[in-house]
Amino acid sequence: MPNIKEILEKLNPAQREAVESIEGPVLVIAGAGSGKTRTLTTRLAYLVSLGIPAERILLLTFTRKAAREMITRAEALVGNSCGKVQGGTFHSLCHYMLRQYGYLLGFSPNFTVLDRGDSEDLLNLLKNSLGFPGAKRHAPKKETLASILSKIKNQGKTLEEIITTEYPNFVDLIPQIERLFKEYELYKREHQLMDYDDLLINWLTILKDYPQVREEVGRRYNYIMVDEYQDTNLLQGEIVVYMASSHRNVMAVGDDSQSIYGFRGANYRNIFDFPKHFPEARIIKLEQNYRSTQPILDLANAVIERSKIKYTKVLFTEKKEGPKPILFRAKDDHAGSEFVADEILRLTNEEGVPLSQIAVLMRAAFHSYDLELELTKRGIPFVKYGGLKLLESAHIKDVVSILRILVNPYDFLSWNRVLLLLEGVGPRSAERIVNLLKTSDLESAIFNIKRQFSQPELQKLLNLFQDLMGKRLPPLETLSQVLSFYEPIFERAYFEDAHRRERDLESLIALSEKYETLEEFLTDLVLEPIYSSEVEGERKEEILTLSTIHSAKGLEWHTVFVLSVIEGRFPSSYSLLNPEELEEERRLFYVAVTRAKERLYLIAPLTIYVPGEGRTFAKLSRFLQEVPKGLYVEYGRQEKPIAQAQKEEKGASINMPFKVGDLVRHPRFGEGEVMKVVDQEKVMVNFVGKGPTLLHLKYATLERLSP
DNA sequence: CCGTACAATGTTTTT
DNA sequence: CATTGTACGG
Repeated sequence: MPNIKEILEKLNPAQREAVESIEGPVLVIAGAGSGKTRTLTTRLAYLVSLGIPAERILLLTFTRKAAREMITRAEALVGNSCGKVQGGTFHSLCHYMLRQYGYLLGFSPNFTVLDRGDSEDLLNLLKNSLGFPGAKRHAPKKETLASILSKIKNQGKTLEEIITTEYPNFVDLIPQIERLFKEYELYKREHQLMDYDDLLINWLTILKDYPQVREEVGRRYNYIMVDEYQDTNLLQGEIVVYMASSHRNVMAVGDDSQSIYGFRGANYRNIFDFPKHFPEARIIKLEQNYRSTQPILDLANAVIERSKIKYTKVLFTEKKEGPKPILFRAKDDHAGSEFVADEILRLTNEEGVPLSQIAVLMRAAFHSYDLELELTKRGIPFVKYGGLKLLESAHIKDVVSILRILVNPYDFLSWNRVLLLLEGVGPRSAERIVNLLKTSDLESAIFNIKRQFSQPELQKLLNLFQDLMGKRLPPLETLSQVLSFYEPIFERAYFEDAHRRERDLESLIALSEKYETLEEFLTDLVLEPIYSSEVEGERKEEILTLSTIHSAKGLEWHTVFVLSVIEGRFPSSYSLLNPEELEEERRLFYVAVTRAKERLYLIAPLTIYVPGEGRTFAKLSRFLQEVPKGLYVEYGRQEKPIAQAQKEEKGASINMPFKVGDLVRHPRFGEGEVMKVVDQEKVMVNFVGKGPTLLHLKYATLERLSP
């Protein structure tokens, strides 16, 4: 095993300073690819090698996976049992603490955590029972309500502020919304429920109101490290301050130019506030990039330079030269998919790049739909991170609701969902049954329901509960019993695409095997959500990654493809009205670009299909338009693999420069597609709006959009 | 009171 | 396009 001194010597001076500053607060500003993870893992190993018990170290990261990986890497460095280091997300930490201290606020240890969908369902339930008087049409949807509420909690704003600035059309409804939110809070408290925000708020409340808890926690965790600090919000920032208040041994690591979670209340200014809370904080900057080649970094720097906000550092590299980023203007999404698939095969077959070292990144999960079909067609295996999570599909939620009731019988939200699935039970009966459950203890309530309602499926459900409650079987066994009850319901409700959905149920079974208690299984499902392709892809060694940029945070690959680099998709059209959101899109693009080590491809379709408008032309993303052309190489639609075309260069035909399928622009008629090459001088072009038109190239000046 | 058939409706990013 | 609300028949 290497000795810790040797390990330290491999670090650059700034990294080493960060590792060795162990007492007192430290703020590390770490640029993309600057060895941040390496620094954190080395510091972990260093602390343990100094004899600090691993269980006294707390590592807060963005996903539990990231925490686990860092801990494993630290273990590989010093071999000591770093395994006992406490690591996870803010939400999982808060959950863990609340299971112990939640009683101070009246919560039992097995409270249920609501995911976003659950919160929305509950808001909807209350909205309907309160009856939004007056404007039924104009009442906010449950999604809107949930996001307003979350903003209030995470950004410390008032309902009035949010409504007047962001949802002025609901100004008249403020009193009703206020009332609804109060009901929502009350309902959760009465039924042992917490939503994501409550986890943070409730733990923070305990830290604030109970100095003895604060001290206990301070004794328990002597060293705190927080990764991705730019993506923490107000509440999380405060939690850090309180948890470190007794010893002040806290290191925050972040990069203001990579903050991409503003929409969820994250505020990169937390980084600048850190020295306010901890005036004695040492500030260390990591500016040398070890990840990307110079051309990739040049593009990244050019993109972020044009930002309105001045960021704290500029990246530099000593790394070798490499190919320039490639921009591919595809005819449409499908042509883009074919290009990506071709290139992936070329890279793996000819250049020997492992599939696991390639990623396709996108702004929104649906941008890769077409590509996914193409990859499946060609038998290229992939995992996709982002988009719908396992828990978010209806059939999984059904099953999970049954499991939740077993853990927390007061979870009437789940009761309600499950009851509505049953044959012969509608909203009305469900309400009456829930009322019975509310008024007496569980056993007699079930007894009463059985007497008053005769629906066979309901009887079966209650028998199942009586059978399983209190037995505490392993999750796998409980799940298989629940599934055999659920099967007829499943087939009735989802008979159309039962097959696809069945795979998810199998994934759920596979997941459950790893857990010893149902409680753990259920909370992990909410706190550490998993994508269905993750479970399936687990076995395969060599597998391509598809990911939203948000989910690609902190990761790197040899080759990166970025899809849909066009206006409206990236930047997203939702962000165009708000300069701050647009800035976030820019940072997001910066994050995407800086994931690549050697090769970067940017894909931009020339036309896209817009639901109501048909096929329309797409503009190249402003993030590329603003940047000097020399920073990337542009390729058009090619029949040949790119390497070959690179060599041949432009030996284009002189007579007829167009071919069928080319996209062209005419000064008067606008944009269109070449339908037919009539002869050496004439083409038929289908113009947007005008329709098919015959053009003489002698007279008409046609500009080609797809070279 | 339940279930179904149909229309409408709006589709980012995530713990 | 898939979910969510509404209208109506059983």
